[in-house]
This record gives sequence, structure tokens and C-alpha cells, in this order.
Amino acid sequence: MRARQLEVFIAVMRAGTVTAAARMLNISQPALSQILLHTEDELGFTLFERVKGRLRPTPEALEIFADAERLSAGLEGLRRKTTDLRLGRTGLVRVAASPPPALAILPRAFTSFRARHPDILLRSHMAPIAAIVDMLRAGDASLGVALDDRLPPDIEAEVLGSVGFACLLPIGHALAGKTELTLSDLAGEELISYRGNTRPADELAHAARAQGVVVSPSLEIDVSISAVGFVQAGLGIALVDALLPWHQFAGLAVRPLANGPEFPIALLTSRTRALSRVDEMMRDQIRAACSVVLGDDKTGA
Amino acid sequence: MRARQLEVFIAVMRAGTVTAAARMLNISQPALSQILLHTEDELGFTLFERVKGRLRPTPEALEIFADAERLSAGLEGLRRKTTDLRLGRTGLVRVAASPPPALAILPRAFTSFRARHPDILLRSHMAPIAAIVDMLRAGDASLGVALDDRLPPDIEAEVLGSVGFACLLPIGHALAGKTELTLSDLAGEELISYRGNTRPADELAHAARAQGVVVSPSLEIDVSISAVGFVQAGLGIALVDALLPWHQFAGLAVRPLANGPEFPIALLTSRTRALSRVDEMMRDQIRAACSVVLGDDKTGA
DNA sequence: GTGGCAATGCGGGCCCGTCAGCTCGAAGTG
DNA sequence: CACTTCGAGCTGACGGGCCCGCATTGCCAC
Repeated sequence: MRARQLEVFIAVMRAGTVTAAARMLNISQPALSQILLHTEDELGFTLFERVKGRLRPTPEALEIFADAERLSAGLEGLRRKTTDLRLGRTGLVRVAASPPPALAILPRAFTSFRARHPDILLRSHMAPIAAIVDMLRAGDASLGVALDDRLPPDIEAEVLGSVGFACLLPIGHALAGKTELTLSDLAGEELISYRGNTRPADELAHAARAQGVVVSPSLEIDVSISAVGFVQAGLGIALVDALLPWHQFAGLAVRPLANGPEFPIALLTSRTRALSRVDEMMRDQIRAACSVVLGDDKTGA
Repeated sequence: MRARQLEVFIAVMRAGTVTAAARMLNISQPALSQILLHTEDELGFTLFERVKGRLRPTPEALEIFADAERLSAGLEGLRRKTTDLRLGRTGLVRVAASPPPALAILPRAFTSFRARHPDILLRSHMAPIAAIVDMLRAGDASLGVALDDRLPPDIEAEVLGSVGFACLLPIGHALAGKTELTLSDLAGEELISYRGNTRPADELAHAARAQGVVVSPSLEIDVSISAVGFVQAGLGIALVDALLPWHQFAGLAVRPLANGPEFPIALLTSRTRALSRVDEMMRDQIRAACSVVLGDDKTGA
């Protein structure tokens, strides 16, 4: 029994006549009549008794009607579900990001995504990069955003752009008079930056060596945002990524670091897991949001 | 999503490869590949990601897989149900009959029916004819067998044959010496027969009048089988239908009544209700059983 | 006769199937 | 290292069957 035959059968049962059923299904009466006859032929027994030019359901028809209706409703439900999937009206998007992109890029990406797909559940995970990789591998997140593009081979990293370093100064610090700082400006200052043996720390040391200066933090952090409190407390100048929206925090001044290294902004996905439609839509929004944020950075802040 | 597409999708999900799925469905690999591609085209999103010549289900495919399997199983169940209906392997047949056919015809009909369709539930109702008509109208029975063909217009009566009267004599009665009796033989005997204002009583009286004798029962019954006890007790000679297998009862002799009226044996159905396949099969068996019983009656007893 | 209903005949389009042939990647072999 | 082989899936051509609309007929009731 084909799905179409199910629909026709149900329509005739509900409408009572072939003509009315044909109207319900928006097809011609002969077409429906043919399908009905063919169905009965295939089944091997009659579904309706023709009496005086009218139809009367046989006991067999009544017997299978309930099942037919249930199945047809199920098919219709599946059809709706698939159109929802096509249009991206259902599902859950989980994005794992390290704090800077989570605070700088995801809000914008989520906003535009939500405007386009209001019914999709969104979940944001702020995590260090090792945790992001684990989540991508386990399927706990399908998209990741981090400030690193050197990743295991089973993780695909698409570089969306790059962002430099920023210096966080306590309010009133002498160096706040300059619009941008260089590494040599920081000589003799108490520095707060990433702990050793991490990529940003290495790159910073490399750049400093190239410029003939020495940069050695006296206070090490692992996540840039934790520098906020230390700078506010006057413990020193922080050398951190310029992505995080530092201006939102009171009590510190932000100055870009000239000639410093760059962080790559990478969009991470698992190579062993395919993206769902909604994941792809979110990926597009993250790309767009990133370019907007970077553009704003260049012109505005 | 067509039913075929559902099957193909499930087969590919289960088999893992297109070729294996095609083997499962006994079709060629290109055919299945086409259906799968067409399905994805119709859905608007891909179900499998092609990587290195292999297929990997997308999140959407995993999402709808459970529903698809459930629906497909439902369709398969309906398919089995319809073949059961066609072959008459399912259902319930309810037959209402008055006592003589219920004891003489139905056992044979049920036996041959059961031999052909062992899985069908059978139900026999022994009831007076008024109750039979009510049951047919209400759908509590779909077939009826009675010794009357004059019935309301909404009941169809198909006459399967006819049966005459029999005389039930107490063992040792003088008339037992004759192989058959006539109405005039019964003059002066105590008679047991149907109550007045019923069809057999009227016909009996009519036949007696035609033969110039008077038949007036001194003991009235409504159902012929109830005469057994009265005859065994020596209360008189019973004039009843010859259909009921009277020889099964001890303590009475049976002699046919010559030149008596005939009972029509009628197979009853409701004109407003259609017969199911199994009902029709049972109807055929009742017809056959009736002709066998009547033929045996002519030759054997 | 007229109107409503179901069935039939005819023609066209789409789906589905087989068959033959193709590309691509992995694995084996000299 | 180049070649072959094999298995995976895709493409194109062709045919049959299902589904559809249009025109028409048969049947019944009013």
C-alpha cells in the first residue's frame, strides 16, 4: 500500500463520496477513482461496496481505517519535521568558544541568528581551547571559536581573521597619554600576560626578541579576562588579546599594541562529524559577526 | 517523502553503504542511489555526507531516523494486516442460527471453515429468529441461518434448500413400525408441536386441512429441540423439523412425515451491512455444509 | 429530462527500475 | 614507483508503471 493510496483511502472514508474526496485532495474525480480501484486490486479485497452509485465501506475498510489514519498522520508529521529541518526551524546549536570570542563575537552572531531563526535553541559554552576540542570530538558542540589555528588533525580550523594585542592600563597611568604603545614602551613596567609555554606567550617573547627588548611578565594568567581585576587593582599592565571588549570594564584604559604578534581567530569544527543545517547557518553568522567585529575594530575602537 | 524513499533511507542507515542497502532491498545499486539522491533533493537537505566514496549520515538523518523506522514498521504492519485480510487469516466470524441449523449445519460448516482458516475466531449464537434479525441489524452477527424465508425487507434471505417435518415417537410406540408416517396416521395421538400463530404451525394446519384431517397439538413448544424431553417422557408424538439430528438423542424414534410442509433453510444477511471476506468464506462453507446435510438426509437417514 | 455520482478511455508526465559505463580512492604487486 | 585490481558511488539511456487531467459513458433519483 503506497502512501498515496493511504491518503486516498482516508479521504474517501472521511468524505463519503469519491467526488468529495477528490475535492479534498485537489485532484480530479477520475484520478482518485482510479487510485481507489487500483488499491483494491492490489489489496485483493474491496474497500467499498458500490451500491446505487454510492460507496459503502466494507468491514475490512473499517478494520484498517484506524491504522491507516494513524500512519498517515505520522507521515504528515514527518513531512512537517523535514520541512522544519530544511528551513532550520528546529534543533539546537551548541557553540564552544574561548572567552574573547565568546564575549566579542558570539553575542553578535547569536543576535543575527536569532533574528533569522527564532525557534532554534542556542547554547554557548565558554571554555579553554583544550575543552573546546574535546567537546567538538564528543559532539557536545558542533562549532568552536578560538584564538588559535594550530590544532589536532581531526579538528578543522578556518581562520576568520586575526586580532592583535592590547595593553590594559590602570586609570591614570602615564602611558595612557599615548594612543598606541610599543613593546619598548613597556620596559620597566610590571607586566601581566599569558603563562609560559603557551602560544601567545611564545609569540610575544619572539616579537620582543626581534625588537631587541625583553618581555617577562611578573604575573601570569591563562585566560585574558582574568587580567581585568589585576589591572584594576594596579598590579601592572596587561598584555592580552585585543578582541575582548575591554572598554566594557570600568577602571582601565585600553591601548593597542603596535607591531605586536597577531592572534588568529579560528572557527573550529570536527572533521569526523558533519554539520547540520542549523550548524551551517550559525557558522555563516559567526563568520559575518567576526568580520563585522574586526571591521569595527579597525575603524571605531 | 514517499514510502519507498522511507525504506531506502532506512536501508542505507542500517546497511551503511548504498550497495549493501541495495542488496537488502533486492534492487540495483544505481536505482537505490537515484532514489536516495532524489529524496535528498526533495527534502532540501542532504541525508548523507559523501566522503572518500563513503556515506556518513548527517545530523538531520539521525534526527529523523527514529521516526522513519517507526513509520516504516507501521506500514509493514499494515501491509501484513491487509494480506491477512485478503487471505482470511484474521478476524472474527459471528453466526446466529436457530437451533436446528445450529446443531445440524453449523458444526459441519465450522469444521471445514476451521480447516481452511485455522486462525479465525468463530462464534456461534443459538437464538430464535427474532433475535437473529436483531443481531444482524446491530452487527452483532453478520450471518444468520433460520428455517424461515419470510423476513423484513432489510434482511436478505437466500434459500439454501428445504427440509420437511419429522415425527418423534417414544421408544416402543406402535407407529414406530412404519418407515414413514402421514398426518392421518397421527389422528387420535397426543401431539407436541409449534405454538399457534407461528409459521410452521400455520403451514402444518394448512396441510392437514388439505388432507382432510385435523392436527391440534396438546402441548405447544416454541423451539423444536425442547420437544425431546417431552417425547422421552411419553407425553406424546412431536411434529417438528426434520433437520435437527434427532437420532443423537436416546429414547426416541424418528420417522419422516410424508406429504407434510417444508421448512425453507434460509441464509440471512443484513442488506445494510456488507460482508467481510471471512464472512463470505463462512457463507460459502454454510452453503456447502447445507447441501451436504440435505444430501445425506436424502440418501442416509 | 436533468443533475449528481462513479467508472472508463486516452494521452502525457513523473517515478522507479535495469543495464552499461564512468570516476575516485584504497590496497595489492612487480 | 607505476600499474592493476577492486569496491565504493554517480551518470546516462531506456522502458514500464503509476498518477494525473480531460472527455465521455452508465446508473440512479428527483
